[in-house]
Amino acid sequence: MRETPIPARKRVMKNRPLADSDKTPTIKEVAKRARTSIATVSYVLNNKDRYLRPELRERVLLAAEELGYVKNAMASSLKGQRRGILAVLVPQFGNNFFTRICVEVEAIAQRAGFVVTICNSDENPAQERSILDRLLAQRIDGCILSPALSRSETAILLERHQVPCIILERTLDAATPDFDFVGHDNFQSGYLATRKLIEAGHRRIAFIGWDSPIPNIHDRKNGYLAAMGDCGLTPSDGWLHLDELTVEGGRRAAERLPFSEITALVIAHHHEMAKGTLLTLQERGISWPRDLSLVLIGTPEWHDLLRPSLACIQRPEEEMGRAAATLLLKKLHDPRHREPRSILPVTFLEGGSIRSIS
Amino acid sequence: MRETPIPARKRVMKNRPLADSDKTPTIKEVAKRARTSIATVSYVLNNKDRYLRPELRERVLLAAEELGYVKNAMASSLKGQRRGILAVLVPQFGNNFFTRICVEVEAIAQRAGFVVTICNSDENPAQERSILDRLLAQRIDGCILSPALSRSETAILLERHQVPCIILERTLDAATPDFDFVGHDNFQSGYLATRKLIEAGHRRIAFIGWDSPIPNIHDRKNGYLAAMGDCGLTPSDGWLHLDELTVEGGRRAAERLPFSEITALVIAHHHEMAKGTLLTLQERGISWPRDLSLVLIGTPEWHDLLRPSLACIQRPEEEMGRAAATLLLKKLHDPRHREPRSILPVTFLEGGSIRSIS
DNA sequence: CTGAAAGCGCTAACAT
DNA sequence: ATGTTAGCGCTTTCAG
Repeated sequence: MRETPIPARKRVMKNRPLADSDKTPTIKEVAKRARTSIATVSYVLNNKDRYLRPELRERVLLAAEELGYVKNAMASSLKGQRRGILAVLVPQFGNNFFTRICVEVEAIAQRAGFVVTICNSDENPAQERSILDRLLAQRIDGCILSPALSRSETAILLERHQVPCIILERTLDAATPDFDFVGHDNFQSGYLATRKLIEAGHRRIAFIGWDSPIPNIHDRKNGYLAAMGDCGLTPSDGWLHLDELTVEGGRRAAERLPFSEITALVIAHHHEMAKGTLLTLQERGISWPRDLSLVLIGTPEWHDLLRPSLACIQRPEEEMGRAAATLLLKKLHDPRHREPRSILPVTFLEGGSIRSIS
Repeated sequence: MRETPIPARKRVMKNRPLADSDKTPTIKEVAKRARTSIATVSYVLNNKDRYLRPELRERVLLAAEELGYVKNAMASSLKGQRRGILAVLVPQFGNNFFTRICVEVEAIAQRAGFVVTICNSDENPAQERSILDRLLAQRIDGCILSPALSRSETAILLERHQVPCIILERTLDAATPDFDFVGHDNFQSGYLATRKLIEAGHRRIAFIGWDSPIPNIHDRKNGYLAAMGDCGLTPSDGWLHLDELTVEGGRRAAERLPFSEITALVIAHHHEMAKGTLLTLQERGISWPRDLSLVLIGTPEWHDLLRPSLACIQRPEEEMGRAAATLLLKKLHDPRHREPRSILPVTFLEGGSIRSIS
């Protein structure tokens, strides 16, 4: 921890201090103002089922109101209450796919009375680790983790510290004990994309994907290969390219495609990479679906704005977010709660980027 | 608070318990293992400049390491240490504009040793309020707030509870004391967009924008009007439409445009609304820049993927995020620190959507 | 040089 | 029906 130490907030006199005091009031001051004990205040504010004279209850509530009392969550959590914080740790904050998931998680967590800490490991295991230390220090109630690597120390540490944890989208390798998991069907997305092109009469289909360290990402490629195989097709050399998940990576992969041989292309990642590929196609004057039929895995904002629009494989981001959040909440109620790995299906979204050549 | 109470995490025996115990170890256990006092452990772990025998120091470090000790941030913060949590409260989590800002804030906060809680008020003041209560309960160290309404109770409460706070992008009304502020120049974005169209020879320029409750959003419209005025132009009735910030709103506004009269259009919001407008143009066979020249305020992912590409006003999201985060960190060090409102300039991004009719 | 102990604000068992 | 009090895990003053 080489960070600059930051002193605790100083208590400076302000124009409009809180109530009479200059600091945010504690249960003790509420008790004083209500002329009762702190225990009573605690009972009232937590709505415990201890019987109290309604009049007293009222007095406490009023005092709290007047002082602008806000319970100190860390003091309660020291006494074994929940912290009220859930964490989501994702590898690509800027990626729509994860953003959509986070939005849902946040919404559900909010309704359950939590705040959500969203952290970005930026595909960097070291950073993931250092974030984890902070999350553990915060004693978060639970975590949704989409790991940067398949051999994730992070997940193991969460388990070790008994923090309920859901693994999101990316699978850990076999050495890692099995965690609760919510993801989408990568294999099916590759399979379905390819299948739709085959159904439109294509035989010479290329594939551009991410050269990822995460094993189940490669299921998209496997889905592509399987769909080809099921129809007796074999990709030639140079039809399949894996590269970085960046605009540049998408460009490089596109540059390498043998356009004279192929009639169709599966673009397996919608983020920056797909953008690079499409820009390259545009710049080289290769238009879809005339020169090349396309299916994209993922639904970027622009999928239906491009002309012709893109045929896409839609992943259930919202549903994934809800599933992960709901499962996590269940585990908070009962840490032993387990559910089978939930691998959500994808759907095909029609678009104008497939030319039928049957 | 009608949320279901959730019990604190139960302590269940696990396959691989933490060290010898079944719970995450405390400073006390580290002290025991290092055969010293908790005070010494605290001094060592916080690297305070109390002199200790190197051997003792080593022993403590080793014990902590072996036990997998992680400091409990809430216990320390009870003793007046900083909390380690910053909050960002935005009104539209799904909007790229805010996402890009959040990414930067998160990155900077991370480097300073904080975790970031990102909350979405969804343009809903009541929700904003209930989130605020939770953030106050967490005793967050600081907050970056982009309020859902211009008369923001939220900001006032933060001030009242002496939480350092930066207002982001949206201005509060005059009744609210002046807060530290980071935003972009809405007026200039409207002005520049319009100006560029005028320079290309356009005179009959329409404007589509958001019918927002936030005052400074309307500066975009004012910029448009000023640019027109400066060139002796007056928008006719029906050239200016404000509507909801949704795909539907963008469609409705577009439907109302008098296409036979106008030659150019400023689309003042890049989010869903712009998408609605563009979809409507496409569906009605109005192509840019042939039938209509376009300038868009904002740079959605797709601005350079569309053909022709869109001319845009680029807002400095990354810079805004960095500015807000940096300013907030400064205020943590010195709560009295003030800086003049920082209103960052926008830039024009060339695109193929402007036809020169000079 | 190091340790004991007083609290930070809260909850809940244990008095009364 | 309500109040007293013992901690939760930590930091820091004060005493050895």
